[in-house]
Amino acid sequence: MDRTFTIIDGSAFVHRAYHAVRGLATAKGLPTNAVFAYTRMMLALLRQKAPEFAAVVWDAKGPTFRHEIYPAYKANRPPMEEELSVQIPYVRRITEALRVPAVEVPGFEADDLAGALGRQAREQGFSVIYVTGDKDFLQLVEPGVSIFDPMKESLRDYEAVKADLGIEPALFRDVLALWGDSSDNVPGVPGIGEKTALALVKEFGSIEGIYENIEKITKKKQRENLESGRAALRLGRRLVTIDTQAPVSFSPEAFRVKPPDYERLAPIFSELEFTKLAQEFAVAAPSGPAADMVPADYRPVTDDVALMELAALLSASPEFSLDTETTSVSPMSARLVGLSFSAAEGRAFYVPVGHTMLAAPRQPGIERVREILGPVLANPGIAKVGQNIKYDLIVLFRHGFEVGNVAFDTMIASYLLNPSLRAHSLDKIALDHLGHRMIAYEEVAGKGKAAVTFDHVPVAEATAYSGEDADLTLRAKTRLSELLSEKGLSDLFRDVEMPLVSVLTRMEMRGIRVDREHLAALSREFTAEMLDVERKIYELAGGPFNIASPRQLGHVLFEKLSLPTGKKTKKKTGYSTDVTVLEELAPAHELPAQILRYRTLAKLKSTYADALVSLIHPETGRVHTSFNQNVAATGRLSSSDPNLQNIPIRSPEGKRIRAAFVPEPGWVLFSADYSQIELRILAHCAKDPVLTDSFRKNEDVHTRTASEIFDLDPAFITEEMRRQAKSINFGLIYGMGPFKLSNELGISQSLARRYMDRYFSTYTGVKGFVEEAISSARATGRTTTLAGRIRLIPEITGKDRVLREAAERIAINTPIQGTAADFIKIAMIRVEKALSDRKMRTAMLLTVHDELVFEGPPDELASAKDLVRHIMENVWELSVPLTVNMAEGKNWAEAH
DNA sequence: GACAAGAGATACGTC
DNA sequence: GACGTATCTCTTGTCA
Repeated sequence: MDRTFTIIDGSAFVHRAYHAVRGLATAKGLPTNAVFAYTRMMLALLRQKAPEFAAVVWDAKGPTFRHEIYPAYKANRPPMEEELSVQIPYVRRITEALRVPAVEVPGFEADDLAGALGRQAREQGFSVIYVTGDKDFLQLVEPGVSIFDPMKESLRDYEAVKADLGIEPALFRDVLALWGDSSDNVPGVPGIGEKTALALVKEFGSIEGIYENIEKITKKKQRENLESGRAALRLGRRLVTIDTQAPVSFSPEAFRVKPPDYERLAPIFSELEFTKLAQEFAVAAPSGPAADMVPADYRPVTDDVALMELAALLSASPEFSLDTETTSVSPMSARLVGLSFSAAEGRAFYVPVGHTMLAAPRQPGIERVREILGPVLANPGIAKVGQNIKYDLIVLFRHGFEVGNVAFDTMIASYLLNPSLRAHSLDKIALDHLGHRMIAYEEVAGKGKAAVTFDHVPVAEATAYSGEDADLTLRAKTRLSELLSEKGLSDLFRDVEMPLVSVLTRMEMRGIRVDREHLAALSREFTAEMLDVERKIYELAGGPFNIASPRQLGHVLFEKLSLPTGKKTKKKTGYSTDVTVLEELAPAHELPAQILRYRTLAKLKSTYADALVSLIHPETGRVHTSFNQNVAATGRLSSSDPNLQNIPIRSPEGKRIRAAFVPEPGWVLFSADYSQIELRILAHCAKDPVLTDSFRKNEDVHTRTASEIFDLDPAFITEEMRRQAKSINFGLIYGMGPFKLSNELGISQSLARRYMDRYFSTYTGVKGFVEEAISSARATGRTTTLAGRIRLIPEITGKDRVLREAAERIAINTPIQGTAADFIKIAMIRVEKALSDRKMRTAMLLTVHDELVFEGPPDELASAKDLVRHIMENVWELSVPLTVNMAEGKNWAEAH
């Protein structure tokens, strides 16, 4: 195995840091700039590169051999400033506490010690990395020796340095000698700087080569200077040459890096007021076995034998948890870095496959992992447990693994138990259900600019982190499984949510094709009109301003133009400029209408046209949304990156966005949507005679509602009346009160209340349903859907009136919306199975709450549509029929 | 002391 | 009622 020795040029780094970073000091005035920068660099280095063998080299006080041969050496360098010298003891203490071996030898500079150690390490078969920003070190680079600049974070090996310099790195000492170094008082040749020195060495091979060919130097002055500087140059080269024979000796064991000494570091950091570091090291220190009963045993699996042992162990288990580590949060572009498994509490295995460290760790090749573990993963007899396992399934599939029997997702279990929670992360589950605080991802990979992708995390840390994930996932499964059955959620979990995971996995991987050119053309068109509208706006406003800034817009409308102010914004920070306000202002001034037009265009361009193009996957040429199964409190799915559930449809321009979604060439896109699914569910649950009758007769439900509340024959119902009735119907589903309804319809609150009263006097079943929904929620603290999904609403018995009334609306809305979600989920599972059983090529692409979108070859169209319709309409036995509308076309706009 | 990242506010697209 | 995303703007954190 290739071993690497890392040599850190401590002295140079501290000096550079001291001059680069200014102004840090403790409250007492102790300067800390250099020690802080040094500490950060060391921590970053230890975290990111995790060197197994390392040394920090330091300059010693006092003269060196260079002073002996050249008394003027470093003569014009001022003594170390006190501000820096007071920091040196801390630097040393921190280095000791980090337990990185330090080397210092009187009479020798850090460079020489580094060079001598590096030479010996090479001789013992090590690779060497010099961590330094000092260009002098370039002369030491050879095959197997690299330079890492911690400030630039650039690692250059022999080939890279040679390519950069254009000469053998070893010859760089000649360049340095020619160039000279004013800070060290190394003479050099007058008139020759970096460029010329390099060019000369490149041309003649060395200083000797230059003198052998001195007649070829055409520039007279340059030749004179070279000739007169010959003696100085010989001296200069001795000064700049790193002495690889310095008296130090390298042995691997003496330079093995040990884990940091937290107990020593924390107080030093506190003293220096490195608050964050002090905290970090206080909590990072091993805290003893108190928190967890089972001591954890997490092991890396780095060779074939261990891999086969793992396969045997997993094969003999009825279930195991798995987790993947990758380079990205997006499963369609993530590269697999490692896999972890746990089949027993407290025990986990980590299989590294894609770590790309400085010192490449030992890893079994991914092909071997596929061969040995692949069959275990695919084995349908073994239940697989995961946290957000859809992610792992996609990554694994893309890396050639199939996973059979996906039985338990802890994230989804947590969601079903309480769908209102914002987070269902493993960290939170472990904390809430097992009282275990997990290693944060940031602790292993860093954050912000210092963050690295997981492939740069050392295998040891990755094992601890990933092993914990697998272990805790399995432990959480045990607990969550009990809770699911206690709450009566096991059936929904096993029969709906878990089968849905695989369905969504397939849909996400397939993606949907979008017409890039079409979107680009739309974007250009929108831009052109925006420029035009923008010009008009500035004219009307009497000068330019940022139209996208509500604040600046408010200033223009209400102060500059003194238009009548409408409502305030929610946080009362200014006057609102939203659609309703601007629409109201439209008759008074031309500007508001132009603003609205501008906003429409800006929204379509940035949120849809441009964003969609940017999300086209480079390899598949399709857009792969994420369907989130653990977000919406009602049980609905949501979609993100991009959100394909809010693609415009209402406006003509919006439809043109929708038209960019197209099927495979030669195929057809078709969509199936439930007609009035929520009102039908309401009719069923409320056992409302009028509503039920309406649906059984297949009437236009909104016209019927209008006819009921306005007490008119349906023949006399106008478009406007129907629109109002529709708002009431929807308002009801959304649990809208008279206030919201009056806003929606633009009528007074009292009129809105009258409408609602009329509604309830006709739809008595609905009235009873609303009352019952609220009272049973009050009694149980939750609402329930037909498939048994629950949502906790403890606020319904709370004191806060606003919260309580909100909870009442939830109690009305969620059983309806949630039941609709149950239905579409069940339909999706059945449709997917039916298509696959029949080996059809037609594929489900999207789900938009009450709609499913498919693409398929034309010859399958008729049978696919029949199949989908039959499944959707028969998904649940209701007292009213469920009906599905279908449409097809060459894009999503047509398929509607 | 400049720049970047994060957070809150506002607005708006869908069902 | 349920979502997700873009932009602005202010605050906080980070880096040289």
